[in-house]
Amino acid sequence: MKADMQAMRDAILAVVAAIPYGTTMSYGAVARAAGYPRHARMVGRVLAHCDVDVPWHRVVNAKGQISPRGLDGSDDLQRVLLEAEGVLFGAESGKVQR
DNA sequence: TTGATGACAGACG
DNA sequence: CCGTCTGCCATCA
Repeated sequence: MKADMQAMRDAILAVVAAIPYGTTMSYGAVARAAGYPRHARMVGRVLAHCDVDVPWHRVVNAKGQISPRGLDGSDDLQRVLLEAEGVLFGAESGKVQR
């Protein structure tokens, strides 16, 4: 049933797009807010699909850090974008100050 | 259809 | 506090 998947993807995008400026949210939190407390990984899959209409850089893992996806530059870019929005990172740990 | 994989989370040691 | 294992679930080969 791809229609269900579409609804899930739309819900996730809606939640991520609803994240306030200067705020970060974990995958589990986004998945839960979207109505899928077990689809934390699906959140990453949707964001990894290169959604430019969504502040994907505000989404981090449960550790409060940026998830290394293998593509260098993207993770670094995310940190820069968050810092530009007022999100402070631990210089040593790289964790967001939530 | 089965098996393996993954922008994760939570539990365990 | 940190590293490792397991569980969840959709997507890919």
